[in-house]
Amino acid sequence: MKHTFNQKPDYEKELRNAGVRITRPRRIILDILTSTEDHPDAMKIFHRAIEIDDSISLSTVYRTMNLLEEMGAIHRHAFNGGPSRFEQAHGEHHDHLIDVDTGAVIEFKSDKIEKLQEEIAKSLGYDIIHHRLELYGRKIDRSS
Amino acid sequence: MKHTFNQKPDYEKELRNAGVRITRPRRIILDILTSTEDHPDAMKIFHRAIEIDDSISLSTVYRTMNLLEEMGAIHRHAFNGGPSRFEQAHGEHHDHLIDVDTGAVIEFKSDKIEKLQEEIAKSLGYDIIHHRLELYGRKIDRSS
DNA sequence: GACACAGTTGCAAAGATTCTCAACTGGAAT
DNA sequence: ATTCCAGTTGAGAATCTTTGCAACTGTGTC
Repeated sequence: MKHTFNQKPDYEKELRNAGVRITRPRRIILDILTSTEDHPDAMKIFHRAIEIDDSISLSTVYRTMNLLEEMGAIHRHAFNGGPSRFEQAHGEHHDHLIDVDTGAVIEFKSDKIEKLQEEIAKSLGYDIIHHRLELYGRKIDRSS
Repeated sequence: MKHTFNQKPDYEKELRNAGVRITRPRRIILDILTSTEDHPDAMKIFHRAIEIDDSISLSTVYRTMNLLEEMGAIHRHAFNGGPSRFEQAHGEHHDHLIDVDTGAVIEFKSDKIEKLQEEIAKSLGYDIIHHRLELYGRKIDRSS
């Protein structure tokens, strides 16, 4: 169970396969997510969305983010109490190393860890649906 | 891999060492956390707290939970949009396997994974301060 | 294309969490 | 024990997120 390419994913297809309707608001929100480089929060996404269709509601933004998160299509980050910020999950699954000083997010992936996780889950009698691994670290400073 | 066991940690000592004041509200909240078996949310903790001292405010509960979480003394779980629920981290660090159907939380620990994480962080130029590993799984059903 | 129905939406209201700030307090220094 | 001050608190406002519900709309079926 792993995806191995790093192209712009076809979210609409994924959504259909998951038995989820492709609605106008969802299409717009997906466009915003796939065409942005930053990590916007719900309000930011909402503002960008109403420029395209001003009938979209903030609730729908939140609902869509939850939906996409459950599907594994996006990741949610919550820094020091602020609102959640989102980023699209690239085709490939990856974990995160968060710089505790700057909030910077570094993505990484380890097949070894993935494999270990599955072994552990199995030994506890479970199949893994998805997982979240976040390392919080501080840059090694060799100068001081 | 091994399971952790319960042991009542000396939180006050840990707090002092971290340069944090031991206040009356904090002592009460810590008592509640160390003497409970369930995973209460902030409101539940608040209600238990005001039975002991009705001047404690909900803000303080939230602030204390954030403080303890940063210190690694408790863990926060957020199930399907509901309020965050907390549990004390036992003396030993452990990770979590969450049953997506029941919300049950199973604790486990793997030295192998811990070690791998450190290697990865180091190779990215970071020291790990703490981390969070959550597996979301479904019970393997052998009857069907 | 029209129909039906379950999934989805927008809105408003409720719920959860953080923030602001003046008042208060733990604990270090005296 | 008293003083002092940065850290902490309570109260309520502000912010963020979810929810209930009636209206609306994709999508499968004819």
